[in-house]
Amino acid sequence: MQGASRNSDPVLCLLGPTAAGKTDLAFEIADRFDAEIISVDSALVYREMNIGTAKPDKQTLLRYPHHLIDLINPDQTYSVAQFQKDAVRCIDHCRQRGKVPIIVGGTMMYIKALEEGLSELPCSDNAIRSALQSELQKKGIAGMQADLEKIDPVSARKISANDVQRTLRALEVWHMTGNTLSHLRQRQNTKNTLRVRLKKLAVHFQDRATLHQRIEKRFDQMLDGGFVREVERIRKSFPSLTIQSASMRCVGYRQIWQYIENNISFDQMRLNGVAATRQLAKRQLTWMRGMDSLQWFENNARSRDSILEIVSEQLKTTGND
RNA sequence: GGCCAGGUAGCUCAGUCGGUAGAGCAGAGGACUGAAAAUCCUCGUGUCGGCGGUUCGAUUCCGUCCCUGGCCA
Repeated sequence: MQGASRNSDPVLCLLGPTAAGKTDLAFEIADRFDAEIISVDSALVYREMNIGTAKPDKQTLLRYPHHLIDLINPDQTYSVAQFQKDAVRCIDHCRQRGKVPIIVGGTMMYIKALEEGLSELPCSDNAIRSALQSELQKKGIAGMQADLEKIDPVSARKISANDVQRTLRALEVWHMTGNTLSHLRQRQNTKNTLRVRLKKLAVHFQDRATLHQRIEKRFDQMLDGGFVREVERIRKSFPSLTIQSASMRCVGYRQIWQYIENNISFDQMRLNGVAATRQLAKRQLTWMRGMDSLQWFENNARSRDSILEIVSEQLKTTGND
């Protein structure tokens, strides 16, 4: 189970903002080497969410085996911790079968967890979460922050006064363990051993306008390809979904949900969807700039060659066991 | 052609009883430990349509011209 953490060979890892061309590059690598793709993407884990997540089609998936996609239904939830376990298991499994694992994706917090490990914290609990939600309705965020201030002043100070998600999470941890979030995180040696060394390569476009154009074009292609129908189908198949569900908060899905409910026009939905995708790309780039030893490549033919060369070198020296 | 309503930030608009202006969205930068495609923080000088007039001072009042929308011919 912990093979990947014991194994010191770094795992190839291809990062980039959405629409930067990670997937195509991964296929080129997979063509040249006996590689399998491990997806690092919090949206690709959902079944039925294909068009809006730019999931490769069935034929492509047959040709290039992908891991960690289509894991759960849209009315279920995934998590960093689950990803971390799944990814480590996948890497080991690939190597055992003599395949080269390539980690490809854009969910940067998952990458961070994979490299640095996670503190030992409880996973979320639906009952506690909904109890906190109804408390929030009564007290407001200020009231919840005040509660947290009494329980865990360190976390309360760190978490912004308007950050409902983090405030409730800190309270949830306390309710579940009797320990504060800040204490559990500070404790020495509490980070789990599931750590993986990564050889991180990044694809991007220097010129933000180019990325923006690609994002807009791709969103239109998704709409032409039946994105709205996909969301309608999902709403029918999973009646318990709301716009608050984790899956329906994904870029594009949320905007189409609003459009279907007649809250916004088609044009407004399109504009909002494109903007949400741009904002996602921006946040991804912020993560990437802060990463250690990340090698950046402009997405063009020449750097594709250098990436293939780097991959080749990497596999030679590590022996790919 | 006449009448009316408008022309203020990239967009939608607020406002200034005359002292050169501010929200939302967009955009940029940042944070990030079990929802992360989430959640949150910071960032606003723009000939206030053009030209004149009144005034110490006009984006604001007046005149005129241009543009947009509506109604009437």
